[in-house]
Amino acid sequence: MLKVTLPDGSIKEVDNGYKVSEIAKDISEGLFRNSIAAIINGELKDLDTPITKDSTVKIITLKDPESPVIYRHTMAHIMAQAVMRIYGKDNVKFAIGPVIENGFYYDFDLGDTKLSEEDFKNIEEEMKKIIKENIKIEKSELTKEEALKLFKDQPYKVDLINDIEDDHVSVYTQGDFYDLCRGPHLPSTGMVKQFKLLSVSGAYWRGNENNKMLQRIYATAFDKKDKLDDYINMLEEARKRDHRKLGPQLGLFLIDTDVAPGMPFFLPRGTEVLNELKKFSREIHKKYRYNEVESPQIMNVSLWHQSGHWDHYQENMYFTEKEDVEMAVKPMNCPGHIIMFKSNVVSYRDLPIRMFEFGKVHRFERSGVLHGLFRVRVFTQDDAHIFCTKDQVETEILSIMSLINELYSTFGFKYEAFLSTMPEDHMGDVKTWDIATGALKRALEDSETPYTVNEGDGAFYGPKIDFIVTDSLGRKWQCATIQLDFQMPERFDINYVDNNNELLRPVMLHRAVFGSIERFFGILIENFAGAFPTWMMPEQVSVIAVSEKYNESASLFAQKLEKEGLKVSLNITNSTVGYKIREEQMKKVPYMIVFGEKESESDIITVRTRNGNTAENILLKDFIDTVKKEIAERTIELSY
RNA sequence: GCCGAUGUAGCUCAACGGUAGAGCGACUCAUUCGUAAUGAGUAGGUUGGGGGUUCAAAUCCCUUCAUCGGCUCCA
Repeated sequence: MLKVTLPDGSIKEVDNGYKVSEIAKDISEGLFRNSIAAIINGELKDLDTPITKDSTVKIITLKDPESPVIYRHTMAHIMAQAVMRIYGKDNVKFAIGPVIENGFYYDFDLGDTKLSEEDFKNIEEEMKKIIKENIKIEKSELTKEEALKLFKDQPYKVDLINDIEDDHVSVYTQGDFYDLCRGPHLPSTGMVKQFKLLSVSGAYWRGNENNKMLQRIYATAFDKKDKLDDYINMLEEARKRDHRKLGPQLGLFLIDTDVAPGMPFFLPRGTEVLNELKKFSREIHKKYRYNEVESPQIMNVSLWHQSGHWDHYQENMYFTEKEDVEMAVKPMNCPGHIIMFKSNVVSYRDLPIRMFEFGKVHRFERSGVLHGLFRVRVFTQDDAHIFCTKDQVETEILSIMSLINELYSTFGFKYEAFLSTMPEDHMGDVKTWDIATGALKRALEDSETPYTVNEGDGAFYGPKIDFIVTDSLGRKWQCATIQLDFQMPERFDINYVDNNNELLRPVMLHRAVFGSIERFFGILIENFAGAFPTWMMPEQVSVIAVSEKYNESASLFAQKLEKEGLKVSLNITNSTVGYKIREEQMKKVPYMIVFGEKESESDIITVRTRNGNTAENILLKDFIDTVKKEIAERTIELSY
């Protein structure tokens, strides 16, 4: 008899070979009906897995958090089966069909047949049929030899089987379809019904561009209709907030793809927002004792030879030449900062030196990857390089993390940290890496920042911490980064004089907080759907004249607000009050004041917010003070 | 770069081999309005660029530029 420990701690004795599904049935008929898989000794397994040793077992139902991985995987098979039925078994070569965040995909090689979204209806219909047929899904174990024979007409599967180290592989069969798969899967095809095909695209076999391009269908599935609806609504909401649409619509920026692909034009309103972001950033960097600098936009290629960019980054650089001198447009700011560091003898008393620059960098990106403000060919980094002694590293990192926290919390962003350690291909000795990585780790721990370690994911020149922010739709963005660099100080042979009059190599820290200001701006547009906190808005208060009779007094009123330092938009167009409110509302101006007879006679106003609230009988002075405070404190929510 | 889709007025879209249309926006006029759209009129286009097929091309073909979804998630 074998001992099976259940989640409630109870122990059940079963015979060798007793199936998990039978255990479920023993517990209750209801559990059995709802069960889809099990976690056996920490591993996700099928329901018909036999128990062969003492084990801990947890039965998984659709309610468990582990269930989407399972039913989406099964749904991927159902989709593959539908594609097979429609296009004919001999015309489809199956590649892989994994579960991904929020859904799954399957890659097919359909020869000359091109899939398009118009084919979705067909495939979805066939999938519904397969679900309705409620076909039993069965697992079988094969030797690799048997599997190779079974999949002899499926070259991608053969490729996969050859790569598997185990002697045995598993195959899941559902009616006329079988697939090489690790599992686990639902017991039958009818258990989960809510799915939707999302998009079709090309994808290289094994992600390698030298391999054949396959056709990939992205899709998702949920156990309940309302969950699927929620997800589709979220996609819809994200689509509505798309900064590429909102940006031009709100007059923030435009991208003229004929004139300069990947290089945004910032319109007056957008520039106003960028300037507020920069102003905020300057304030905070001043507080943390950084010194702002500016380095040239183009510099001699010899500098880039020395920095290593010529050898490692040339593909992404722009070049220009005059009087036989070849220059490169800077893709990074570090070499420029080093030139400034080297311009003087540096004493240990001068360290740490914190050089900060809104560095505008150009990087060539392949045309296929450009994406609004998120992936561009020119952008501004809030870049800084810190030159310090080894002993100062930890303190400096703590200070950077505190700065990051202060900046992100102003936008209401939550974030997580990732520590990347030494990669196989690295420079510098292991000991230096250990010290540096240790310093990063201690800083994370001392500041009680939760973090995940990405083993071997560091840059070849040093370990790093990346910060990922989560926006209001739950999407994640990598923004801030702190990198230790062992290479640049060597390459440029930079030194400082220590208290024994010896020349020592400083440590160089490379860090950015927004990352790219423009990209961060894009994230903010989507996060706030264009309705930024008041301090960032290009217009903070709209003054709307009730009719042309009040145009003049309304304009004087607006000037009064402007003198208080508020950004005011004056709307005295010849249209109804309702229409003018709508215009201001569409611009997402936080506060609107309708100016008419009442307002011209007293200092009592009615404040309307873009959220649709109206606050009546507000003393003008109180309104001004309140909004000024809201702006000064960079409050996220509106005051009324 | 590669695969697929797309490109028509400032914006959203229609016309799918036979004289390019609508709504919004812009402009003009009337209206003088109290918290999300007053009414009427006017202007606006070598249908992304180039080439071809045809009596005739926004529509079909070729080419080029750009945009969108992807090309990292490993049976």
